[in-house]
Amino acid sequence: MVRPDPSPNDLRPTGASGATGRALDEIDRALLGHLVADARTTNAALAEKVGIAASTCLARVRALRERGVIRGFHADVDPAAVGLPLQAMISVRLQSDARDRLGEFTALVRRLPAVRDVYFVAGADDYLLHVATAGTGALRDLVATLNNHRDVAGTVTSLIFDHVRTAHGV
Amino acid sequence: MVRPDPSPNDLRPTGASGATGRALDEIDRALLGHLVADARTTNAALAEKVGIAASTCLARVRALRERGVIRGFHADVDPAAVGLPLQAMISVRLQSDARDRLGEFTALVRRLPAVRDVYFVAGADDYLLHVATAGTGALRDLVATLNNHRDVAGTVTSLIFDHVRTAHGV
DNA sequence: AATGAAATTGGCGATAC
DNA sequence: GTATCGCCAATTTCATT
Repeated sequence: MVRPDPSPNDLRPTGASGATGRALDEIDRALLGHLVADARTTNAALAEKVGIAASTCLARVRALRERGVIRGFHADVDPAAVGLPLQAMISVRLQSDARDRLGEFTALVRRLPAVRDVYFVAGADDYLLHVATAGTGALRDLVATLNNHRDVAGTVTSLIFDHVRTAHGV
Repeated sequence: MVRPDPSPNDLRPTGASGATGRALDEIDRALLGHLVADARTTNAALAEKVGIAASTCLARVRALRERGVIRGFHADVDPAAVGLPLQAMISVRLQSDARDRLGEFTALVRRLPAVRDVYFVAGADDYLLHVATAGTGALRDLVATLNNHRDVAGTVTSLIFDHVRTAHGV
């Protein structure tokens, strides 16, 4: 099957060790662990936590960014606190003749503000969309928008009672 | 400029959320948008982008954190780059008599290092687990672990070809 | 609550070990 | 790779409005 969005963030082929280019040593993994837990840790504090010099720490973190190991730093905002208390997972099955227009549908869902995660999956469904909406009305409109798309064969919506992102370790 | 990522199909309400404390004004939403896009934006740059003084900006961001609107700042690490190239979504259905032990199962899956997201859902399934593993062997072991749990009635695993987290706006 | 000025701290290049 | 120095920029406190 064709990939919907060839980008620098694509999954990469890896060996048994799973490294991209050079392997990560224990210090790199410690740095990643601390930055996953708190992206705003200062360089000085980070260096002390992992036991290296500040200048070395800065160089390592920059290298991890340039190698694509660290893709970015993001604030985690509570959807309910910004007026989007109703979350759902929408599984989307495409028409069988739409498999050569995957990029089009991907571009569409990425532009929908309610969509937080797009999982392109193998199996009975083609996409799983994690969405956050203002309420049942907004969710219904969103589902209708998806179902009205010419490439969509069907959707199944499951409400999300709770969502935990486990940021433990790397 | 005010909104970092304006979108036409906005499903959100313009006003309050009512869920957590006071409502957010446009400046707060602009701050959140910029911090979601880049959590390491400096306070000085952030203040300039939204058109307020640096000290005011600092106070607002701190307030957003204390009110729980901002839950944290996290580095986004490429799973494939740290040796976990195989991602999957595992839907889990619990035994019907396990509904009073939900906390126990939740605690279990939160401790599994492969698990990145736990979605507790309504519908045919009870949980959706987004996992990242080293390979087919590790994934098989993980699924076996889940299936062997006394509260698990069954699982369905779908491989994830690609995952995009759309960090646009709040 | 928002601001500007002042004091503290950290980022980061250059140099040397 | 690490340690020291030094400059500049950023964070943060505080008095004022």
